[in-house]
Amino acid sequence: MPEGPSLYILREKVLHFKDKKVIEAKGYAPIDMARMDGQPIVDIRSWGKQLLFCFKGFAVRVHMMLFGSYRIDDHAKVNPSLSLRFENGEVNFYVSSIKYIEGDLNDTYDWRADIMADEWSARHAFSVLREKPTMLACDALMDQKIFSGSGNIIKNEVLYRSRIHPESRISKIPDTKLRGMIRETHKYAFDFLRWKEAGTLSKNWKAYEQKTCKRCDLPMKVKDTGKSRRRTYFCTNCQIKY
DNA sequence: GTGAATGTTAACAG
DNA sequence: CCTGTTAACATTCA
Repeated sequence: MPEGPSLYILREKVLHFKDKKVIEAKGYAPIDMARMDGQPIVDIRSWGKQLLFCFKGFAVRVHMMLFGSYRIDDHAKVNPSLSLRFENGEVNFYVSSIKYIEGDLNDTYDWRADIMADEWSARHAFSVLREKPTMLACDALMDQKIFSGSGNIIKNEVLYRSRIHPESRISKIPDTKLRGMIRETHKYAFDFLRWKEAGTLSKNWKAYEQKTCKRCDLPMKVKDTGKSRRRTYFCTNCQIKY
């Protein structure tokens, strides 16, 4: 379900479990749950679409994939893949991929790539993209190593808003245009956050799931584009193919 | 009932 | 070894 901005919201909702000890950890995820019992959460972070409960020397990574969901101080009918209970409440994750990350998180994650992070670096994204000339724009915006936290909605909206055809080759996109796309990704991610909190996210879609172009009124094209083969809505009239 | 959905990875084929 | 395809994960909604 979630793209980066939704994880940003989730992190804030569970942040009051920071510095609390895990009273009980359970769930069907194939990891050693007992390892967390009695351990205090030293920090709660997010990187892209992943939520990270940090313990001393290791972290638990929660990824909700496509069908995942969560409940705080509440539970759903189905079994959780991970359930953490604290003195001040509990959190349950469903249909989520759960993994331990060993050691220093900085060895695993490049925070510059996280579109929601303070460390986000547009300059870094630009230099990485320039090293990938054959990549298509639609694949770049789905690449978690370059735009961590960007998903199919963000991809669609950013391409439309920056007027770039999804199947444009990165090498053919001029510098100013490519910088504009990177800037728009960061900007739209925070618009997404604001609209998601206000419950108006879908109302503000300009491309995703749209039948006609809001600029020229021509029908939007729908195609599973690029290596990622995810659904892309675009206007062949308003989005330039480089 | 069917199909698609804000996603990723392991296993397999060539 | 590298690249591409498929299945799997297990739920909700239209």
